[in-house]
Formats: sequence, structure tokens, C-alpha cells
Amino acid sequence: MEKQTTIKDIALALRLSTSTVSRALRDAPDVSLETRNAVKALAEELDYQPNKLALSLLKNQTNTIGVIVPNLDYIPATMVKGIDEVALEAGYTVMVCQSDESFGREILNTKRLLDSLVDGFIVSFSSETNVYDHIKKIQTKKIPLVLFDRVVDSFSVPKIRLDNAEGGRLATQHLIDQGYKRIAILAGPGNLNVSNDRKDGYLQVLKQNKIPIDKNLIINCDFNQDYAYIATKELLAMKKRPDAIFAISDRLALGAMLAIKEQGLKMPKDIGLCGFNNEPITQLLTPSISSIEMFAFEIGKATAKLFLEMLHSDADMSNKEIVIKPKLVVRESSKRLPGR
Amino acid sequence: MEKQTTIKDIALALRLSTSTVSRALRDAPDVSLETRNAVKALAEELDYQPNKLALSLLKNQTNTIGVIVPNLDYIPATMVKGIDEVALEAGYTVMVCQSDESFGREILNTKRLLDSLVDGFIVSFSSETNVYDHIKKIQTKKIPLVLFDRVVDSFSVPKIRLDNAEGGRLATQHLIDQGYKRIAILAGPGNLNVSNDRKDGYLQVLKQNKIPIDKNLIINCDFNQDYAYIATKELLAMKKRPDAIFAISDRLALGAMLAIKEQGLKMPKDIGLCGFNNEPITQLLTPSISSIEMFAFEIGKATAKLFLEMLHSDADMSNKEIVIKPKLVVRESSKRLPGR
DNA sequence: TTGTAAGCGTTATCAT
DNA sequence: ATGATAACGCTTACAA
Repeated sequence: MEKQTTIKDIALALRLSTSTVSRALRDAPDVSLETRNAVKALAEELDYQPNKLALSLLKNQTNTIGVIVPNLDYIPATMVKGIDEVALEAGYTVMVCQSDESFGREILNTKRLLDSLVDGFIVSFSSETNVYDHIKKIQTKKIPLVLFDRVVDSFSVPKIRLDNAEGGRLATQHLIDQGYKRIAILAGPGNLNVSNDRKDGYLQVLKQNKIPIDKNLIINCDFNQDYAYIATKELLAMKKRPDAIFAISDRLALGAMLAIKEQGLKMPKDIGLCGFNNEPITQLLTPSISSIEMFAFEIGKATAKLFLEMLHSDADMSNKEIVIKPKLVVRESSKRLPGR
Repeated sequence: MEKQTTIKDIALALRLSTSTVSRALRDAPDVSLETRNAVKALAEELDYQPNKLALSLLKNQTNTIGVIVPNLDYIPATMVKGIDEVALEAGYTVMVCQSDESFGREILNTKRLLDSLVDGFIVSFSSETNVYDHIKKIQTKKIPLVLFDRVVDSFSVPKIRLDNAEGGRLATQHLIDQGYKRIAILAGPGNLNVSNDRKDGYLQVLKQNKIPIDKNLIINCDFNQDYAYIATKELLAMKKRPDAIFAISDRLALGAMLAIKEQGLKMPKDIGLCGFNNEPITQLLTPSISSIEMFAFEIGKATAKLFLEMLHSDADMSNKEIVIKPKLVVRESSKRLPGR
């Protein structure tokens, strides 16, 4: 790694002081046109780049945002893309760390970013996380923090998330509208808001429609296709098997689909299926899978915007919460009535 | 953001000089046990964290690796995971920038990372890139650089990639072995090694098997499902239509599949299909799609290892090239003979 | 064993 | 209009 040109080099060459050079470079008003031009010309020639480290040390700010995501699957990757786009435009660089759904990695990532001296954090929790000391530490240090997607209510920090309950309602009501009577749910990990809220939506709609709730039809599980496959096999082996399945993620829906096909059941005739996330894959499968669009890119952009707003305004935003509305996307796996 | 505890704070509180504190903290031999303990205790109490910025400025090294990937789809995301894992273990932090297949973004990312003063670069090119001044700039500055996956031969820097030609051979030979006679190829963007090498493998095998090469069956295109769909429709509309398609990525295979299904053709009976990358989706589709496993995670890990090796050894590694062997995974879309 | 001082690259404050 | 100096947090000769 070669030595970079510094202000000193320029100053020396031009027999100026570093301060003058610094001023000239930044178009300060009180520097003669002559010197300014000379400085700029030489800077150009030597390919001078200001040293960000020195600047950061001085200003105590790195222009870097630490982003922690549970994984880099389609949805988080899309959100990161949104965050990155907005942050970049505002002159911030994003450091993305993925926790791989591991609490330990999440802690580690927090530490890493903390001592990388990021200007703030944008965090979405791993499915294992249910202790939040690492987050409290961020708060203690008064470092700006925004939670997104997989959030936790108990922290008074800005949050952005999908209206997951609404998503659950949309999916469940849709299945009911299509004439399904015994609707099971693959409900995801029990400690995530995204799981619980979607399940709550499901429960609400069942109640509204006076459909009795059968606990045997509610399966909590990892976001894991294999688990969904096994769970679905068990569901289908029941004496009174469900006639529809609401999987709270498309990955879970995939697992369910495999089990359904293996059982020789046909969608949507014998059994209905609705996923969540609206990943591209849902429209490619046969049958295509109904799902809930969650606007991941938009959530990402909104998150970064909210973060920057918090960073630059002094208003207290700790109770601000942005909730994005999901959209039902009906496909073959659950559509057995004409219309709609 | 609260002021962090510094060495100065500790020195002041303990009526020591900063150098003594610094030494005590780093277990230097020439500091009395007494002071060392006092310092460490207070450091613990005040939750002292060394300021990385100051250290970086001093040592002129950030312990950060800049990674540029063309996108965050399954394969690059998996590679990043591998890179991250190895880098983390070695005490390095990874800054990932995705170019979104845009040359402009790639330039921008290079700039960003360059003035973030990363210790080195790990780069995979966007599909638009065919001018390499930004890479030359990295080289001019003597900053360590490794290319991976989408590489370019003209640079004498360490490289890691799949044996793409072998992948092309495996896929094509497999289709021939299954009795397909007119094999088309969706060959991807013409300026990427991954495209050209896979196509070369295809051409080689056709020659070996004395199958005439028909230029109409060779389609160069973006890594874009929609394009593959359209191209396949055209292929199928030919008077002498192909009886098999080798798509050099699974995304392209998906597009092809949609067109094939729409045409009412059955795989593998009427037409064979083989993709590339072995993304999880290939085994979920109906029919499941044969593909080439490219060991993305391993490539990622190997890349980071090679990078670190280069960073820490003074041997000239500029001609080192690691080539990973792909593996054929046969699935329903191309298997019409028993056995194998 | 401990302290002093210089230096990493930059900017801000206060002279001149 | 320009320069000298201190400061950001830390390490490392060199001195004591």
C-alpha cells in the first residue's frame, strides 16, 4: 500500500502552511485566487484524497451506518439494497453484518460495529434473540438506533415494520373467502414480532368468522423449509386434516408445498396454500403460490430515511413508528373460486 | 453519541501518563503489576474501548476489507457469507458494496471503499464492466486486490473462480448423454468470463461429439429471466427447434422454463433443460431443474483466505489462481434415460 | 518503572 | 491572506 498524498506534501511543495492548503482545498473565502488555483492544480496532479480517518477522528463521526440483518435471503438483501441506496445518496457508507439467525453472531456484530465507531445502528433481530443487552449498550452510549422489520416493542427507538397482523388477516380472510374451513398456520419462531403478529392476524380473522380455533393447527417453528415440510406431513396425517395452510414465510410455504405434493394432494382443489413475502419464486412454482407482498425495498428506503432524519434533527423521535401496509397477491395455490 | 472513555481519562484519574496507561493496557513487560492492575480495573469500570480510528490513523491500516459484488442474489450473497466468515475470524471487518450490475455503481463503490481506506479489495465484476481503470487505480496505489468469480485474465492479481468451462462441458455432455441432439445455449452477457467459459465448454463438447455448431442456437443475453423467456420463445418457434437448452444460470433457466411450459412442451420428454449455479429453487420447481453446483460458500472462504495470505506474506502471488471444480446435479428436467 | 514528546492527517482558533 | 498551534486518541522512541 503506497503512501497517499497529504496536505503536508502539497504545503511543502508549494511552500505554504498546511492550514492554507486546507483552506484552499475547501474553497474558504479568505484565500487568494492564486494560491487556491496552485493548490488545486497540484492536488489534482498528485491525486490528493483527503484522509477520511483523520477527519473522522477529528470530528468524531465516521459517516458510516452499521446495519445488522438476520441473514441475506431475498427479503433482507432487498431491504439492505434500499437502505444502501438512500444512505449512499446522503453520503453515508453502510456496513452490513449478517447474524445468520444466531444470537451469538448478532452480539459479535454489534461489538464489531460498535468499535468500528459507526455513527449509528440499523438493526433487525435474529430469530434466536430474546435478550437485548447488546441493544441496551447501544442506547447507553447514546448512539442513534433504528429497528426495522423484526423489531421489539419494548425499546423506545424509531421503528419501521410491516403491518404483519394485517398481512395475517389478509391471508387468512382470503383463504376463508375461497371456502377453506380448517386453516392451519405455520407460525414461525415464537419470539419474533413478525411471527406473532401474523399469527394474531390469523386468530383475529378466525374469530371474526366464527371459526373455532384448533391449537393443533398452529405450528410454531424455525424459518426452515425442512421443518415446514415435516410439520406439514404431520398436519396432513391428522384424522381431520386441515384444508388450507397459511405459512408465514414463503420458505415455509415451500416446505409445505413439498409435503403436500408428496401426499398426492392437489392445490388449490384439495388444499389451499398461502405464503408470505411474495418472493419471486412464488410465481415460478407449479402451482404458483399466493403470498403477501411486503415491499421490502420500500421498507429499506424508509428505514434509512428515518435513520438520517433522526441523525440530523434534534426532535425526539423515539416513539416514531412507521408501519407499511402489505398487499395480498392471489395465485393458483389458493384460488378455487372464479373472480377476485 | 456520548463521549467514549479514552486513555487520557484513565491517565488523569490515576495520575499517570497516557503512555503508561497504554502500556499497562497492552501488557507491556515494563510496567509494575500494581499500576497494571489499577489501570485494567479502571478501564473495565469505565468500559474503555480503544479508539479504532486513532489506531488506524497511526498504523495506516483499517483492518477492513472492501468487497464489491455485482448483486446480492443467492450466489454472491453466499460467497459474501464465506468471505465474511473467514475475514471475521482473522480480525477483519468486511464492507460489502453491491454494484447492482451497473458499471457506474461499481466505480462509485470503488471510490467509496478507496477513501474509506480499506486495507484491500475483493472484487467480482458487474455484467456491464469492460473498462477497468478503477481496478488499475487500485493497483497503482499498490492496494492488495483479489478477483473472484467474475474475473478478468488481463490483471496479474490473485484470482479465484469456478472452472466454468468444465461446468459448460458437464452440462452439455450430460444433455448429449441423455440423447438430446440440438442443444441451444442461453449464454449470458458476452463480456463476462463466466459466460464465455461456460459457452466454450459447450462448444468443446459439441465438437468432441461431432455435433455441428448452429449459431442460431447460441443466444447471448443479460442475466435476466425475462430476456431468457423471450429468447426461448423464439428458439421454440424455429422450424428446427432445439430439443434441449443449456442456460448458464438458473435464473435464465427459469425464464426458459416458463416459455417451455407456455408452449405446452414437456420436460424432459420433449425438451431437456439444464441450468447453472444449483440454487435451491432448482429442486423445488416442477420439474426440478438439473444444474451445476458451483460451491459458492467455498469459493467465498477460499477467496478470503487467499486475500489474507497475500496480505500477510511477502511472496509474490500475483499469478496465483485457484480454480474450483463444479459438479453436475441431475434432476428431472433433463433426465430421460434410466440410470446415472 | 514511568514520563515526555513527536507523529499519524486534518481542521479550527487565534495570531500576524 | 497566510501561518502557528492545538486538538482528535493512540503508540513509540527516547529520557529520566
